[in-house]
Amino acid sequence: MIAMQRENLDRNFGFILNDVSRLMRTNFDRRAKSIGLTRSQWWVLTHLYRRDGLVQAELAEILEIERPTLGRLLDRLEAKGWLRREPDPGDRRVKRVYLTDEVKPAMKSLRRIAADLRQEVLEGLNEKERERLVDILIHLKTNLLNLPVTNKSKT
Amino acid sequence: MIAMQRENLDRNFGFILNDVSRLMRTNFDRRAKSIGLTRSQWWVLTHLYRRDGLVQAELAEILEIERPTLGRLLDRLEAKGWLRREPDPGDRRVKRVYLTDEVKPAMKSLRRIAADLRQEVLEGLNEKERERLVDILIHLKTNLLNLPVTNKSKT
DNA sequence: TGGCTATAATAAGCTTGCTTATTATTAGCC
DNA sequence: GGCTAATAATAAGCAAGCTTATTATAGCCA
Repeated sequence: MIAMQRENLDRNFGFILNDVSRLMRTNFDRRAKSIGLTRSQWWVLTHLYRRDGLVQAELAEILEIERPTLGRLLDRLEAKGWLRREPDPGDRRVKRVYLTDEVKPAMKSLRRIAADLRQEVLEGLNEKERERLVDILIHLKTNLLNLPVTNKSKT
Repeated sequence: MIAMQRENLDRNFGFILNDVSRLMRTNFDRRAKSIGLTRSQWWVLTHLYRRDGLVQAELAEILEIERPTLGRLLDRLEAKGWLRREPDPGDRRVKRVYLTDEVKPAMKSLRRIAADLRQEVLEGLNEKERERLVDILIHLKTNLLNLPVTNKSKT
C-alpha cells in the first residue's frame, strides 16, 4: 500500500490531456496553413460570426483568454484583413470588432477542417461515449474554474 | 435534419479540451512559481529523474516534443542550476543531460503539487471513471498519432 | 466640479510550442 | 580513403498563452 512511488508516467492524466490538446492544435494548424489562419484565430472569427461588433473586453471574456492575448490575435487578424477595429461612438476607451466580407468562404473551409479532424480524433467512440466525454470535460473545467488559486486578481 | 448550422460552441470538444489543458497548466504554474519551475520544466526533470544521463535527442523523443523546444527548456534549466549538459565521450555531436543534487527536494514539492491538482480537477469522478477517462484519452492520442498529416518530415 | 477609482486597450517581457535552416560530426558506401 | 548522406544540437523567427505595468477615458461621490 501507499506505494505510488513508481507511478506510471504514461498514464499521467494531465500530460496525456496536454498531448491530445497539443496534437489537435498542431494538426489543425497544419491543415489550415494554406488558408493563412490558425486554430486560435479561427475560434475568434467563429465567435464574431455569431456576434459581430463586440467590444474587445467582451470578446476576451467569451473566449476565456486574457485581454492582451486577444489584443495580439486581433492585431494579426486585422493586419491580414479578416476584421477591423472601430472606435465606439459612446465610449472612447472602447473598440468594437467587425468581420470583413472576405471572411465567409474561409470560415466554411475551416469549419470543414474542424469537423473532419474532430471525427478522425473521436473515431472509435460511439455517439453516447462522445457526449459522455464532453460532459466529463465540462465537469473538469468547472472544477478548475472553482479552484481558489485560479481566480486571478480580484482586486 | 442535417441541421448543425448552429452547433453548440460551448460543447465543442476540441476547445473544451484545450480549456481544461490550459487551465491545468496555468494553475500548476501559479502554484509552482515560488519554486521557480514551470510544469514543462518539471516534466523534463521527472523523466531525467528516472533515467539520468540521457542524450538530448532521446529525451525529446520520450517527451514527444521537438528537439529545439527541448533545447531551450534545457537552456533555462541549466542556467538555473537544475541540470548540466556534458559532452559524450564517444560521439562529439552528442550532449548528455544530468540532474544536479539541488533537484530532489524541489521534485518532491512539485510531485505534491501535481498530485493535489490532479485530485482537485478529477473531484467528482470515481476511480473507475478516472481510469476510463485516461483510456479514452490514450485512444484519442493514438488516433492522432496515426493521422497521416501528423507525420512531420519523414525525409 | 474636482478628484479618486474603475475600466478598455495596449505595451513589454517571459515561456513553450512549432518550423526551417545551419553547423559540426559521424557513418556508410564505392 | 574520401565523398555523400544522416544525425545531434542550435539558431532564428513566429504564434499564442500568461503576467505586470501604462495610458486614456469614464464614472462616481463628496
